[in-house]
Amino acid sequence: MKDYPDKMTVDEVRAFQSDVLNIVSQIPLGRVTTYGLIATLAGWPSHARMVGRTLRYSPEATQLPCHRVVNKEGRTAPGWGGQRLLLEEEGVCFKANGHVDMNRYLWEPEDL
DNA sequence: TGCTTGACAGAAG
DNA sequence: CCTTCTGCCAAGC
Repeated sequence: MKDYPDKMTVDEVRAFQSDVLNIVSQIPLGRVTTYGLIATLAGWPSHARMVGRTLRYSPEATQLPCHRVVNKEGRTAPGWGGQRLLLEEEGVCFKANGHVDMNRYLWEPEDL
């Protein structure tokens, strides 16, 4: 007995991506959230990678503050120079190890 | 139909 | 800061 469905239907994928975009659009300036957290809120805890794919390939994400989405350790997206600079401009400080200080800036989305 | 790719998570070196 | 490994799972080829 699985704790969660093993495969997404087309409709579920659509709903998931819709939730992802909706959540990202609500991230306050100067705060960050994580891929895994968004996936969990959308109802698919193990689909953190799909959150990243959605933000990368969905045209809608272009106008969203997707730079405020980092991974759980506070690392910025690989291959995306500029994300760190954008966050620093909003007042987000980075720790010596190059990670965002999640302890201070993590924003937890409100339930829908 | 099967193998490879990742804007992930987390641990390790 | 970097690289590499396992587990995860939709998307691409």
